[in-house]
Amino acid sequence: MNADSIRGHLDGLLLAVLEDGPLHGYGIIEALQRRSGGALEMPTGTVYPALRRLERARWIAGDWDTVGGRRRRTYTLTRAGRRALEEQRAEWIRFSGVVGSVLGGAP
Amino acid sequence: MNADSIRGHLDGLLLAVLEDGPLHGYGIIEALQRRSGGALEMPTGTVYPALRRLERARWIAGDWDTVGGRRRRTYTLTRAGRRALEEQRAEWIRFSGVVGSVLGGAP
DNA sequence: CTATATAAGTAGCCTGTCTACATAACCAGG
DNA sequence: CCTGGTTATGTAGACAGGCTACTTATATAG
Repeated sequence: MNADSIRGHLDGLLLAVLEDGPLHGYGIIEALQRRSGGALEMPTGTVYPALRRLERARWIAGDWDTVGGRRRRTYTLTRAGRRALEEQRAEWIRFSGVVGSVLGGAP
Repeated sequence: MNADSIRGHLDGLLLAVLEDGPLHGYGIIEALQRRSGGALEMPTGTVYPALRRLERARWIAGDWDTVGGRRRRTYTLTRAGRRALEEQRAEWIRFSGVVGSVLGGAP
């Protein structure tokens, strides 16, 4: 999975894993990996800045808590984030339809 | 169609329209628009540099000719380009499968 | 002659992703 | 005890591709 291909689609993926319930950054990375069957191994340098971006956009809300002596920032999907996720899904349907049809191969 | 979403997928689209036969830049832009039902309106500042990139990669070969007094650079898919296109198609299948499954919404 | 269509191109910006690193606490094995 | 692995968060800087906004040129329609 090359780096550029994910570009512009990461936000939707992050929102999607948070739909199942609040999760912290590290957990999100693991969830992405699990849900993609190992295909998605997002580096922390990609995910953490992206989460802050989503937080700034008010699509997710972050809270610090401590579990077993370790600090975690747990993110929760906001109402706006839920709406954004739906929009991302719709956008993905459009996008994949267009690319799929132009790329063709299978008619 | 946002700007980033296309990123990393443009090469495949360009190669795909050239699969039907040689075409020049302007014609490629029109073909993309036609084949996407109007969804893809690629600016020249995106397409022309991309074509030169593909040419440098030897995936397409460009030739100047003149039609009706206007100079055109007509691009033809090379053998390597054909292989690259197949790879792009396979990559797209993988990528869209992963994103689709993680993004979910529809199980 | 003016506007539109055809045709190709460039300079410079923007921004999201990656690499590589730093930090820190916990735990298991030797 | 201390080494290495896991959990956990983060940053700085590089990179690259697509975009905006332009330029140039010819043909054709009005």
